[in-house]
Amino acid sequence: MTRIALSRLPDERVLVVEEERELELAMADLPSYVERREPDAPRWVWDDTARWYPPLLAAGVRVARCHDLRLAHHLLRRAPAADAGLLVGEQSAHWDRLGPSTPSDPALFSVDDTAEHLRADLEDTRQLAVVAASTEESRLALLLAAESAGALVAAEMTHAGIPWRVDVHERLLAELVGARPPRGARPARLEALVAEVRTAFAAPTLNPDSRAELLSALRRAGFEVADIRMSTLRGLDHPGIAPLLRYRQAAHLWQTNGWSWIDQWVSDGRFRPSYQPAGSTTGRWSSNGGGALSIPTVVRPAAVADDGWTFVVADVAQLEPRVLAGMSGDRALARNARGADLYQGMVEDGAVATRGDAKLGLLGAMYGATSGESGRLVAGLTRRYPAAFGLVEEAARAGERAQVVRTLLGRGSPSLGEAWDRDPDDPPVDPDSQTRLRRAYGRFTRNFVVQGTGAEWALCWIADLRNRLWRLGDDGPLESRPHLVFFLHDEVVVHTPVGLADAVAAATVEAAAAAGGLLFRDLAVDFPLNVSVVTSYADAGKPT
DNA sequence: ACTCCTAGCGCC
DNA sequence: AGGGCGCTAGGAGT
Repeated sequence: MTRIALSRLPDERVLVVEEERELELAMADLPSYVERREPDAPRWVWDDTARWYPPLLAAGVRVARCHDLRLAHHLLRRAPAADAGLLVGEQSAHWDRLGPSTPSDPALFSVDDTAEHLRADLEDTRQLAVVAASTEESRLALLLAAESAGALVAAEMTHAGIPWRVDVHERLLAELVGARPPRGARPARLEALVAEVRTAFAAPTLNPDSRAELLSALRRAGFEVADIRMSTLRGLDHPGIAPLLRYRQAAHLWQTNGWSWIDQWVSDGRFRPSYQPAGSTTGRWSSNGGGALSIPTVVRPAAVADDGWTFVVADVAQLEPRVLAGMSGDRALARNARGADLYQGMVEDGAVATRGDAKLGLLGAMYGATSGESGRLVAGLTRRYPAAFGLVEEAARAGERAQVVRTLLGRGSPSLGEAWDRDPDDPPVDPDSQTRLRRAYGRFTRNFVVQGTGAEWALCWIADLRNRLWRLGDDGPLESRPHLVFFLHDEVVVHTPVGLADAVAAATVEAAAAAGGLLFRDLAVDFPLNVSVVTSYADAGKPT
């Protein structure tokens, strides 16, 4: 396979290295060069997809595959199956320190000038050697390819944006918090609620956003509460509580997804958040701009497909339990996972009495519940599903021994020290908190193996889906074809011309099957999807 | 003025 | 007394 490494040179020039051949280009000529080479489907090797790909997309150039050196470097340094020593070499210290670039500041790594001009070909050679020398060559290679494909998806989604109707969003805001106020003022409906709360608590200047003021107002009213969480307040019998709860809910919406959010993140009818692939240590994505991964359900009606287009929304039913079945090779759980509802499958198999018990027990096992109903169910289910429950139990034990764990494809967990990044100068912790720390790390490693492998499945899914969508479209730039506009751990949204919706829906299902086959070759586990074809994201059906 | 942290809530 | 994130305001500290 052809690999073409791109490095930035001073003066807006690019160094192109392909096997032994070197070539220099002006940055401005890069899109046409890439477009010309793309029919050979080379793997473009670059330091950071978020830096190289957006200008190509802006020029109408889409690439089939890449290798993101920054993501791969980070991954290989922690992968238990890789010898990170082989990464050491010229400029390698810079690669260690690379942080993610951001759309607002794509050219700056805030390291130094050398980091601006790292030699991609040198690092690529080292990374290839690490993978080739590892004990898990094929799994690591798959993981790196999936990670890089995810980075392409992220850049493409930011480029395309989520179709967003500002008029719909503003209508919702008007209903929920009142008309748009002048800068610095509260919307009318919120102000009215504040007045109600102040009257009820006989506190004319009470700031309901202040925890301290609220606590003392509650104390004066005779309520000794430890916190002001809505769940705590809900139980209090006082006329000020209802308006306070309404205020808190509406104010939160106004502050996080109100007009200033629209002003900052929505333009030309598109919400363009910034995604950070592998932004979380488990390999899940994060989003450091726009809060894309927590779009509140109440504003989702504003996500509306263009005229003549529609959304295909697909989410995986019970991703993590299915992943656990696959990676542990638990035949009983895999058998129960064969239908559309894994929890129901457990009920029908006689493992638990109700679907609710199945869910509570399984989630408890993956999160490390120790007490209560959930803890009790875990004990019973362990006998029924020894391989699956044994796997998470073993991961927890490893964590409690301060050992790192790994996902199916080989992503390593951060060490206890990294995960809790304690300052080495801190005084040594007493034995009790030492134990608590180990237990907490054990719960983290327990969840890491499942959440991380789930993230790997999801990466394989969107990588495969991305390619299927591309083949469905007619000639034209990315945004004139069916394309991904949103990805959220176990869910995707595709924006597509109406006429292709059925084909897109089929593609999401085929891609899910392909992902399952890639990860769990020997043990077939079903990954059924809930697929909806909807005009608005809010209308997508999402049972559990 | 600025940074950093926490509480609380949103998403999975 | 169950894991992972981001965002906001308040509050403490510099």
